[in-house]
Amino acid sequence: MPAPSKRAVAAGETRRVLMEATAQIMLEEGYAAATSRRVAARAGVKAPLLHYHFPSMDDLYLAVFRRGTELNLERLRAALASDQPLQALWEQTFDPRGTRLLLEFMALANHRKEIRAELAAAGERYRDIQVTALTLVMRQHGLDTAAFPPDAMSVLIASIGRTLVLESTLGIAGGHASMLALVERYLRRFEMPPPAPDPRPPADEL
Amino acid sequence: MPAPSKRAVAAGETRRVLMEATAQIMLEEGYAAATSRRVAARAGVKAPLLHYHFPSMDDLYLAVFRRGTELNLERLRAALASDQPLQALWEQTFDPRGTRLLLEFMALANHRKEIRAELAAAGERYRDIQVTALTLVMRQHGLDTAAFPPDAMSVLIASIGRTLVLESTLGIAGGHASMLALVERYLRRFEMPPPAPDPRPPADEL
DNA sequence: GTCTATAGACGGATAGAC
DNA sequence: GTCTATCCGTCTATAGAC
Repeated sequence: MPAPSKRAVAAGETRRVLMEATAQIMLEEGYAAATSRRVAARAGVKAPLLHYHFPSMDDLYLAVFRRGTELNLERLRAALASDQPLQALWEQTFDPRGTRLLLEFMALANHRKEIRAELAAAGERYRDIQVTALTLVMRQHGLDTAAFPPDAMSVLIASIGRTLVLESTLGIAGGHASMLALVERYLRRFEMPPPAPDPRPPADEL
Repeated sequence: MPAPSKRAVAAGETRRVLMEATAQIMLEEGYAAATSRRVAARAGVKAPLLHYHFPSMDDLYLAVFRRGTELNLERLRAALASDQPLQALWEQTFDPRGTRLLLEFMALANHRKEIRAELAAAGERYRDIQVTALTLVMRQHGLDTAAFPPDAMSVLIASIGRTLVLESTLGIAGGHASMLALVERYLRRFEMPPPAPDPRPPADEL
């Protein structure tokens, strides 16, 4: 394999920086603020260069989403292969960055069919993997997978994680402590945890 | 009380039409599409008239949100006062229109502090009312409110409802049928018969 | 690959007539 | 209350030099 040329390296680097800037702006100010000019400025380049790498803004958004999906799938597989799959799965689901980005992409998907299709495909793949792993874990613990189907449990975990993250971003806290305690009770019941790492980041002041 | 003048009637009517158009466009194409020109066109008026009634676009967005919140709170109170409070609560939570609008407002709140504060306040009020009602219902059915705190149950119901609606909007369906069946099983269990005096060891299995 | 310059569309908002 | 006309800003995207 020939070493990539300097140009190719620079191209890859610029692309990466542009994608990172986009995600960051989306998180801080919403997708509507991730304009070509502002993304370029944050990435330290001029706007036309952005269009050189990503002909349209949709191309950029899609690239950002795909990259994020890849990383998340890798993390998911690692989590499910760990010795505390449920705990690891929960921590990933409860991750603020991913959830908030997802919110932005869902809003974007509202008027961009291509992005919606991408979101749907990623969501289904994600769920499939979780269901496979959950089925295994639940059987190992002798849980009734007929009464509590693993696919429903996957929906449930995702639901709770997203809600807690999104609401606390807004500043809603009612019921969160109780809900979290309940989740942790079940995690502990199904999996004895190591020294509890604190999964809760401060989560305010966007 | 004096009859409102024709002007006042017309003013109220125009405001209403503008707010409806805004909500409709938000639902169909996302908040970014709800621009002054497009909202005015859909409402059948010219753009400057919009600014007469709502000096800034934020004023309009806030008015739309407040109106929606009022209607939802009325619906919630009616639901909780019905003879099937859990069922009614679930149906409202599972309502697509409200949930999708909420998504748009959450995205909007990402870069508008005023809207975020409004969302947070409405969310907390909403939850408080639910918790009060849930506490009552659960006690009537002899459920263990220490093991399953009503405020956590409120978070849980909202979480599941929102996820099912948002995911199916995107076209994600995996696990939804199972999740829905599970929810309905619990609704039926808690709301079928009136309080039975014999104490049974219920539902410690999730 | 990266830049300057600029075209062309659309946005929020105001002035002022009716 | 509602309109026409208009200012001025920002946006996406392209042309063409380096």
